[in-house]
Amino acid sequence: MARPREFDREQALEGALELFWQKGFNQASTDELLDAMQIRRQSLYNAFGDKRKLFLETLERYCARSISGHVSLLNQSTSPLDGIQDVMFSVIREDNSARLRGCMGVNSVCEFGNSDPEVAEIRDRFASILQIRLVAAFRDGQASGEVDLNMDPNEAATFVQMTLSALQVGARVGADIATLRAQAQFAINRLRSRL
Amino acid sequence: MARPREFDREQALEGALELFWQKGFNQASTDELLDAMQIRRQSLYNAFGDKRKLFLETLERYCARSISGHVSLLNQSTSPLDGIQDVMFSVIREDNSARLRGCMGVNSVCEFGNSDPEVAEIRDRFASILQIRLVAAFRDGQASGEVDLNMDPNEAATFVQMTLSALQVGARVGADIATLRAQAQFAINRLRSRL
DNA sequence: ATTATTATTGACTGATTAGTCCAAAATGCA
DNA sequence: TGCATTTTGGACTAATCAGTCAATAATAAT
Repeated sequence: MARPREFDREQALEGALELFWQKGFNQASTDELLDAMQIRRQSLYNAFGDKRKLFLETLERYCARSISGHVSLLNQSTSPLDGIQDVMFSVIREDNSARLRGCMGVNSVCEFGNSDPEVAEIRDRFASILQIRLVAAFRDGQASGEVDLNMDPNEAATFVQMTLSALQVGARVGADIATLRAQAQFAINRLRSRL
Repeated sequence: MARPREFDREQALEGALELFWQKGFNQASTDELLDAMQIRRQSLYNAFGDKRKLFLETLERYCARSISGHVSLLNQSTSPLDGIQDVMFSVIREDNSARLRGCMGVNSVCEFGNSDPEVAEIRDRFASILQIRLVAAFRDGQASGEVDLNMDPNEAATFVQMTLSALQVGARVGADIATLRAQAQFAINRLRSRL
């Protein structure tokens, strides 16, 4: 009954995600967004509301994809610590420009701090999901003897999340793959039982 | 021979530093800077060149102060690992709003990525100074038996720097003091020799 | 006191910003 | 074939941005 949309909403969203990831919210202008999304101005406002809503939608998308990737690596792994290592290695992207984008979540946190409640809500929600899965991994690791029994699974899980964010900051700074992998390995070795 | 400046340059710089720290470079407008610095527009351009030069000067100031604080804590400490723990605890500020600012260096890295060579230069320069001092601390720790001999001092030093940046990201996200301290303690315990 | 030099002040500028308006185009249903 | 409805495209707007200008004020050396 009405004219159909000419562009692919998902595809346009991907373009916006990439730009926001590279440049952050404020530094990505609507003109640049239109170019990255390959649509015209009014289409953006029709389909996504405004710049802020578009950003929140891309951030949600980024976090969902990222966390589900981590969870499935943990699920596929042969052992809990191997799974955590797989996750750490997975955020160290081979492609230079991809690696230099860092993590959209960490970048957003640094840009907005705690001041934006909706950004904070998205971040917290996905961090919780990963936390729960990591705690389970450490319990499994303790059951199999891979992890010391006196290590608190919750603290260890938080440690992994902090290591991940640190790796992403390092990547954004321009640290090379070898250095980042060595760091990930070092962190994993700190978690391994030394019986 | 000429009219003397009415404002205190250092004091104005401190005002700018605080604003840039809270809001980042792009999100801090010149109007807000003038307000934070308690000077008028032309005085800013006379005394500091332009917004970018002002930012670089505040970043340099921030890094210098931060790193020299860390180094002096390491120098004062009773043992290397205690010194590193002091440094970690020192970045977990008691004051809520101070803690939520995170680290100006980490925030800048996330805002600019690796794209700005001058920002990158400042960051790298101060990171190197801290790295050297941390490597020395780990060698001392190995000499005294506090740290395992099979731990690479350079990797361990990088691990400490990554932990520091992760703590600052956590602080900016809004993590409470207790959680951050527990994380710092957890990281320190991973470094402690278990003979 | 005169003069050279710098600081201060507030108005100004051109560029860029996010977001709006409206006419034209494209569709499915009647 | 119209008609109702939505998308599209491009021009437009009001606000904000960093930075400049020019007139005035304040100082130290002469």
